[in-house]
Parts: sequence; structure tokens; C-alpha cells
Amino acid sequence: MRPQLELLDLGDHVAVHGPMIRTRTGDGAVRADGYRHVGKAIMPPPDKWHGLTDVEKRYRERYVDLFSNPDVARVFHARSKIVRALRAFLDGLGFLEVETPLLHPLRGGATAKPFETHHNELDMKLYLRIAPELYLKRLLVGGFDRVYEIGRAFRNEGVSTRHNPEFTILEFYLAYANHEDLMDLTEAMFRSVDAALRAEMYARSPGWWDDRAFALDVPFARVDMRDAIVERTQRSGSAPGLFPTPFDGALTRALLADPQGLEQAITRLLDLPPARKDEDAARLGGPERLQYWRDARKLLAKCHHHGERVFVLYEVLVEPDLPRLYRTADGLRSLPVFVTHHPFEMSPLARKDDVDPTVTQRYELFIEGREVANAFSELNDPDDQEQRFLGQLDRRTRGDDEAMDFDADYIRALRHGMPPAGGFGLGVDRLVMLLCGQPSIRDVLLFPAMRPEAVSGHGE
RNA sequence: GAUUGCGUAGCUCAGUCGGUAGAGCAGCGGCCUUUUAAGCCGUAGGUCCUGGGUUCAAGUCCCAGCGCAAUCACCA
Repeated sequence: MRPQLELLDLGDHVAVHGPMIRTRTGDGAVRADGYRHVGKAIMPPPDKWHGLTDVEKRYRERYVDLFSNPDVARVFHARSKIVRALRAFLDGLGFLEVETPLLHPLRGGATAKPFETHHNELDMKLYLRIAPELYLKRLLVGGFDRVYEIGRAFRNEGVSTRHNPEFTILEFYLAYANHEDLMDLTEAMFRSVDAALRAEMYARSPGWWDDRAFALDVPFARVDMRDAIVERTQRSGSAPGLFPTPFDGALTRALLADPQGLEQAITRLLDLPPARKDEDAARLGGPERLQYWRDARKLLAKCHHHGERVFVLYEVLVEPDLPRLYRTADGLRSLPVFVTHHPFEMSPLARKDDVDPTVTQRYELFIEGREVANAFSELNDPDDQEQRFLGQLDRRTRGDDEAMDFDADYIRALRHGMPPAGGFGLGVDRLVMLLCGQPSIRDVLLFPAMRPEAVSGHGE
């Protein structure tokens, strides 16, 4: 046995058998009477004290990261618990978990650039799904009143701290519910999942709760997108970081409902000629802010419809400041915010509001400035849906490569009658980020997307 | 896609003004004999990301490329 022990290296796996004993110092141990090497480590482990800190190596060699950094492994245990808690919540409400195709013949369910692939035998172009939405709603037509799917979606877009080309999406559909029911359900779901996680993980990772900048234990804010825009322009300077905007004092709900008036107002308010640069910069909070509004002007100039304009106004005026605008009564934490009633032009699958058909019964949920969920009352009028698809085709002909395809079978499904329903989508990775205090989506993905590395060895 | 920063031993990192490539840990060889990362002595270990350029001389300065990160843009 001795000579074999000489061959032991850090990282080897060994099988030891013998009676369990307790040492003088009280530790558990095995009094070994047999010993075998069962796995050999050739590579030396990282520094015991520092672990593996090089971020690139951590992602590329996640196996090393996981065995040398307990905090990292804990995030993935938490992720598993979070997904299980999401399932438990929905299962408890009688939802049916289903699996729908990942290979889609058409682009639909979200506005995004897809990955393309090809089926040889069928000789057809296929897209990796950007969302399961349209298949799940076909199941509503089929009589499954409560369905959900947790799975991967793929979007051929940039990589950032919040975006990975493949990510995990939860979508559920609840018949006879609307977007307001979904807000109640969403709050309940988030609290349920967080409680389940906390019960198992608080002792090991108290910081995930103690260091949170946001609250989940109070009612979430609910604000109409247009009200949020107006309110933002009235609150400049009321809190740190709420800089003045070119729109302060100039926007009203009436103006936001007036296509011509709004377009003229935008053109006038964002006309910031270089000659007045210094003065404007000072008025808006600095040169960076001036540049910000110049970029905003470009975005607004690209808009083709009134609804797009309102949506972009929300994006540039409100969204970056959400954590500053909506806070708990004591001001210490940000509130989750349901931003509601998106313009129908931006929501091709959502039901129009009964009293104001220019907007939809939709919400997006933001927590600490990050979008985590998107939900709406589903559009179940086949004729309206057909018009929306045609609108998407218009966008495509104008060069929008994120527009959806016309899905004739989906229209046919709606013609068979889809119950009114609320539909909900959640970025699971982003939820894990929030609950586990992780700043980058890569920290909640075991193997985040990376450029290929030149690996020495065989297999070329 | 743009900007900024980073890339040195298996790991964590130094490296000054451009002048012989360094430390700790891990490894290996001894010694010691019991711990809350690290007992002692010794030893070995390098494509300084890659390729050009400047220079008598480049880890260091310049250019290009590759990779990673952050921010922005696009989006979820």
C-alpha cells in the first residue's frame, strides 16, 4: 500500500474501504484497510487558496471552475432548485408540461434573428426556435387549458452580460386569464420560487438575499407605459441619477395619443444643433447625456409608426431609470415594475386593449432594471392576427430581418377557436442571475458561448 | 459592430527608464511528523497570446491579428 500512496497526486480519485472512525480531534475518517486508485489526475489543480480566477479559463474549463470554486458550483445547484421550484409552482396549479419543436419551418413567436439550419432528407430550411409561443397556443386550441414549457430558445444576436445565443425560456399559457391575472400570478410565482430557494440556500449564501438591491416581498409596481413616460419627464432631479431630459414639461398623455403632434414634438425637442452644444450639455447633465439624446434622436427618427415612437420614447426615457423611479416606501430597494399596455405595433401576438385599441393588454416585468418577463392577453381573433402578420411582412420588406413570418397554419388554428388566455414568458437565466446576485448571464450558464479556442492535442 | 482595458510558469501574480525571466502556491527530491490555504531545505519549471516593425538590445515601445472582459449598439 505504501508504494501506491507515493503515486497519489492532488485531484486523484481513490476508493478506500475500512471502518468509519472518529479521530482524536473529532473528525470523521476511515481506518483504511484497502485502497485503490480509481481515477488519475494528470493536470495539476489551480492554486488552492486563490482557486481559478481567470474569467476566460473559468468559462472555457468550467470543470476546473466547478471543483475549485465552491461559490460557482453553488450557483448551479441554485439554478436547479429554481427550475424545480418553477415547475412545482405551475404543476401545483394544474399546468401540463409539454415539449414542442425546436426546429421551426417559420420564424415566429418573437421578433429576433434566428439561426438557420437544413434538413437533408426533407431538403428544407429550418430555423432553431426563437420562442415556443405559437406551438403552445396551438395547444390551447387543442384544449390544453394550462400548458407550459421550459426549454432552450436561440437568437442569432449579440453576446453580452445579459445575452447568450441560446438561453432558457419558460412560457406558460393560462386559458380564461388576462394580463392582469398574469401579474398577480407572476408575483406569486416569483415569491414562491424565491422562498423555495431561500429555504435551501440561505445558510450557505446569505448574500443572495442580504445584499439585494430589489424587493420581492412587497407589491410590484404596475404602470402604464404612457403614464411612465409622462411621469419620468416630471421627475427629473427628484432622485440621484434622474437627469433632466429634453422632454421635461413637454409630454402629456394627450400628446402621446396624437401621432402628428408627437412626431413634431420629438423633432423639435431633439433638435440639438452643435452650436448650442455646451449649453445643451449643461442643461441635460453633461456631455455623455447630450450624446445619449443624440443617439435617442436617431432611434426615434427610424420609427415608422406612432406606436414604435411611443415605445422608443419609453425605452430611452424610462427604462434605464426604472430602478431609480420605482422604489420601496423606505427608498432602500427598487421595486419590480410591470410596464403595461405596449403599442400594438410592437406586439404582433397580443390582444388589443378593449377600451384603447392602439395598445395591447401586455406587460413586461423589470427587476432592478433588467427585463425578466413578458406577458400578455393572447390575441385569439384570426382576422386581427392575419393583419398583424401582414404588418410583420411589411416590416420585412422594409429590411427588418427580425420580423415574423406569416404563419398560415397558426391562423387556421385560431379559426378553430382559441380560448381567451394569458401567455407568459420568462428568461430563466435572468431570473437565476437576479436571485443569485450574478452580474453576468455567463455566470449562470455552465458552458456560455465562447469563440473557439486553439486547443493543443488531437482531433483536428 | 464600436470604444477602452487585459493576455508573463500548472495556479495567483510581480517585472522600475528598453539592458541576463521573477516570487508564492502546486510539482519533484530529501528532512520533519499533524492540520483549519501555506512545517523546513533543495530542485525543476517559460512560444512573456501570435506575427511583423523600431532598436546594439523588446515581456516592456509601435503596427496588425487572435482571445477575454467591461461599456455602448442590437436584442430577451
